[in-house]
Amino acid sequence: MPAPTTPRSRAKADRRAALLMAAAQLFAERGFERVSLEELGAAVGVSGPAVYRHFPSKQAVLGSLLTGVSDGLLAGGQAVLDRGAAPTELLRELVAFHVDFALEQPDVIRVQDRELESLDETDRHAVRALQRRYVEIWVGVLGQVRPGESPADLRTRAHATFGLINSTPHSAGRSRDTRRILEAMAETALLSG
Amino acid sequence: MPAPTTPRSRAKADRRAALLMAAAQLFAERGFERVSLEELGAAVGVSGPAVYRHFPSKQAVLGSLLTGVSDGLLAGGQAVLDRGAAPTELLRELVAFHVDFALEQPDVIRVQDRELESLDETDRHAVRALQRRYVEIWVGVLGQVRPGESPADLRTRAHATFGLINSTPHSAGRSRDTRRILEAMAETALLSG
DNA sequence: AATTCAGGTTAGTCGCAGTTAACCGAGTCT
DNA sequence: AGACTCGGTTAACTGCGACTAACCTGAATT
Repeated sequence: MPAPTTPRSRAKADRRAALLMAAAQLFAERGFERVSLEELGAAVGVSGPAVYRHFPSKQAVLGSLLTGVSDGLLAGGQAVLDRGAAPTELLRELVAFHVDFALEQPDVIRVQDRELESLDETDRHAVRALQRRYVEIWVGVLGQVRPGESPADLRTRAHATFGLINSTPHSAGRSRDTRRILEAMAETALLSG
Repeated sequence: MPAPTTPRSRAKADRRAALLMAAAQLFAERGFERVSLEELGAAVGVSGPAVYRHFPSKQAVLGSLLTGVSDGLLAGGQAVLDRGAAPTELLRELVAFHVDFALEQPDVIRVQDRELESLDETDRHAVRALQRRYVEIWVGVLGQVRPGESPADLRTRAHATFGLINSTPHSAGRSRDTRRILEAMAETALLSG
């Protein structure tokens, strides 16, 4: 049965989701290594080794969290592409999407570019592959807007823009027009020079 | 005697410096928690608890490293200010300085914005204070260039620019004109909107 | 109604890494 | 020359935290 939706499995899915959310917050606040499974369990009202009923290891929690994020980013980027606007407009939409993502899930973003090497080999490769594809979406669109520039330079530009937008966890959204400011900065930076 | 410079103390200073350099690299590569004192010692040809002859604890190594960085940034920013150019030119110089710093010491930069919460309370406050003063230098100059904008927005702008420039550890300097690109992006982003 | 199963619990186990102890040999100082 | 200091070594000690074992209970299934 593909979707039994028995109350039991529903409860399980909920708990798993709750664990992932709690993990995102805890890992963002204190870092992967400084969060014990006991704490993670406690954060969802369950204590200690119960986490093993949902994940095979502590690293697997992080792995699931990060592949989820990278997947979400890639899917969002692809969705923007699929709307098929003109290059300059596409770029604007990519920026808007990424800014939304960063503002709505700052802790997840923070964990993503901080704990990549806490993953085991397999998960790290998976996440890197997803990230690479996401970057390539940006590079593709950027390349149409800046035809002369080398792929390496375009990639540098994309990464720099991610750094710019992902700075929100650091500044912690003190100003309410953060969205507008980041979008404006990102767009002009991408078109500069 | 303020500067004995006996061969003994010279050797000690050298070793300490070597430890800090090794720590920067190791912590950047694998994160503070995943580096053992044994490894840190081994990296400078000394093994294990010898580190305690130079630092009172593992955290103290990180503390010394990060206060050093923050200090260096602040000093550099202040030096730029002291040259007393016009606001727009000052901003350009701040950007150039920060880009230089990030390109020359990418691992140190990486450790700085990743391991802040691995510090003990005291060091964390010290580093935060230094960082705040550095940000305020930027905000001051930015405020002259963008007179209408609120301090909170200016701060957001400064942090976003740091994120942009500090992205170099991520993209790992693949393209040779990284410096030029980052400077152009940072300058236009700061002036956008 | 009886049986199974799955998610939880609590009580170990185990290894690791930070820190301490005890000792040593070579520069340093008087 | 002789005492002292200091940076280093190796051998414990220790606590913590990931994981495992054994058991319990109540929903799902037949």
